[in-house]
Amino acid sequence: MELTRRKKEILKIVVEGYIATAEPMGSKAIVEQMSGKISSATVRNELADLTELGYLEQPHTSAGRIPSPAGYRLYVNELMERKPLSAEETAEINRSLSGTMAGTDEMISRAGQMVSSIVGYPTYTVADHKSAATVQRFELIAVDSRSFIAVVMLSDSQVKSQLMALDLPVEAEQLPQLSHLLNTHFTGVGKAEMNGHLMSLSDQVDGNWFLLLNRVVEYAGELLARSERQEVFTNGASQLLKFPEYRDVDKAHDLMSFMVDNKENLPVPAGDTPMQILIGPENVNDALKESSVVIASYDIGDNMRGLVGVVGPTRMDYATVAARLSYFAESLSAMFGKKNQLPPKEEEK
Amino acid sequence: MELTRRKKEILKIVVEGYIATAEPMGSKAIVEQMSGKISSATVRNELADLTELGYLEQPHTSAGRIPSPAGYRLYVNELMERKPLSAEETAEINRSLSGTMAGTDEMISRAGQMVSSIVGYPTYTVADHKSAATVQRFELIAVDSRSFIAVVMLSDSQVKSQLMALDLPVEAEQLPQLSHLLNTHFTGVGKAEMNGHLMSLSDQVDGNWFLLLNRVVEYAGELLARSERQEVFTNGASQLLKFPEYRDVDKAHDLMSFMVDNKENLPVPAGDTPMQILIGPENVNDALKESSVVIASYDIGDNMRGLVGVVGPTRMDYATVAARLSYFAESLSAMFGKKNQLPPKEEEK
DNA sequence: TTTAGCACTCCTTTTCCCGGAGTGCTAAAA
DNA sequence: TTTTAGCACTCCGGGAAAAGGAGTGCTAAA
Repeated sequence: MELTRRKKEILKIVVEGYIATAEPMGSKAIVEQMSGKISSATVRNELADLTELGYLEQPHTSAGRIPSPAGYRLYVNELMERKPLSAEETAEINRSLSGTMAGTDEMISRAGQMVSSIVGYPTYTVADHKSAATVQRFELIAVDSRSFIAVVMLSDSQVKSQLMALDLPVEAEQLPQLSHLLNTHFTGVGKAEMNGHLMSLSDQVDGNWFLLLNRVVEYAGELLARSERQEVFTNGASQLLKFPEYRDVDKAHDLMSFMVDNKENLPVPAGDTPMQILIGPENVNDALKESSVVIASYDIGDNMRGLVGVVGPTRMDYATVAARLSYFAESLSAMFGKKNQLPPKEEEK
Repeated sequence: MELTRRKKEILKIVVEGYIATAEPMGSKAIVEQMSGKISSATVRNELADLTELGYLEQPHTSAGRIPSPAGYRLYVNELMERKPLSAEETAEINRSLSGTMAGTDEMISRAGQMVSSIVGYPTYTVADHKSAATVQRFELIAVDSRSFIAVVMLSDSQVKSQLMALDLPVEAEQLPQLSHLLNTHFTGVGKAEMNGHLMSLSDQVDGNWFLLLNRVVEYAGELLARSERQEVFTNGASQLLKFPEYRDVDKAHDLMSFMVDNKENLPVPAGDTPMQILIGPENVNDALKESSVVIASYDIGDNMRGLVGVVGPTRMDYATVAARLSYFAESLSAMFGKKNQLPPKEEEK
């Protein structure tokens, strides 16, 4: 049964009022919001209906109403109007994004910081690999007689490198041969198979060479492991303390340490939805049952998807957060698109 | 005037008792700790003396005593016995340190996480460069006709690399010449002078080459800037909420957001002291006036020093923290020593 | 110099009371 | 049938008062 227009209007006022003040809304305050078109008694009747339908709750008999999770859900699905960004806000976001030309993973975690400071809630970020990474290319650069640089380019276009010191001398002329060996045997190969390939080489090459290969392959393996691990970064957890729902230090502590120690269990959207909102008990995880999460995803190259999640009380300001977050996601998609893909068609003509 | 042996004993008991329970200590509880060698009235007289001397304070007339900052200071300087690590603890530290072979900066920030989880207080970490970094070596690696990898080795042995996509085609054969150009003009040079050198090259080289050089030099400049910036990482701020002194959410929020937003102002030890303890009002910064900080430093190669700081209430468990922290610092020094220096003498003989 | 005894202080917790905001229901009005 | 006014009732929150208790400082004796 569809709600009447008036019921929806009242529900919206309750939700937005409660979001703004964290105080239950009474019939009188609602009448004010409706500029007196209607009496408080009528509103009380409507409130009773909405409560019975499960959209509102009463902390106790003689208090006003607050939204139930179902109420928030209806609000988010139908009633909410995304609050547009002010000119200053878009300017600030654009400025903060344009500043750096850092590596992908740093970029991602920094984006989380920005979102957090703009929306005023804690956030978390993940880089989600659609398929397993492999090494695309190895390169070895001589430094001195006892050390060299290993450069590893991954299939997702990330480049990592490390200085490697050795116990045994290596001649610079050998390095090209070694890197050729690496490139023929260990590119396009998953982390799991690397060890096998390495073993099969063990009797074909000189012992010293083998040690060196082993070192580089181990490094590559660790890089692959790290990129599969989908590291989660959290930001601005302390912002939770601003909200009255976390004045109870234990609640705050529970949620904050969950966000830090159990990062991996923070929700990740199911399908390809650009934005997902999880309200209170909709969260699978117990620690989040009294909180809400808004998650947006954006594209990083072809093979990766970035995620930004915003965590807050169920009383979160969905209208503001959703708008900011999708603006962010779009901007980030655009940025990474420009950065990683070939330049646009103007060159093709 | 030196305190009597008995006064010191009592002071020690008060400090340790208050550290353990966060409750003021009364004369009766002290007598228990001293296994009844002495009556509570005597203890009361001693307490009155210690209070007059400024080592103890009384929250109110009819409460027990708590240590004043001066009391903590005396305790830390003379009375404290570092609480030795258990076998499990050393094992845990060793295990967690040996696990990864990550890059220097990641290593450092991870060390902070470990310390935080072991001592149970928030921590922060800094990598302190004794002198300004320069680029030691450039290397360019061709990828395809429109992109290449820039590898930059810094004077502190860090190696960084990034994939660079171009709007203009580059032939693989040109890259060695370009990197030669970079190596002759931009190594051993501070960030500030780089731009000048670049300008002086602007009319000597082809426009396309110049663009490319510009790109790489800019990247190097950013790396240098980043390593000079002395980035501070904080960990485990939420642990503060465990302590009764931060049950007042506003206090907790103040300190936590200070640790996150004003990281740069966290204390850094003055000279070359291996460990420094700052108690309450000894901290310059207002936000820390009611907290204490323990900072240890360790060596990373010749030119860098790492710092780990532990932040907590003045009632911090100095004996435990100091012991854990110096064990950590020694282990880290050893690790970085092994990693970056030439292998030990066994090869020289 | 130490100790027992005791009056006193002042915090903390509990209890009690009261005002007020808000409700639900009833009956009249539209 | 829907809206509105009126009213009794509920229950939270805050403040005052009371009870309880831990710990002190002081005095006088050991």
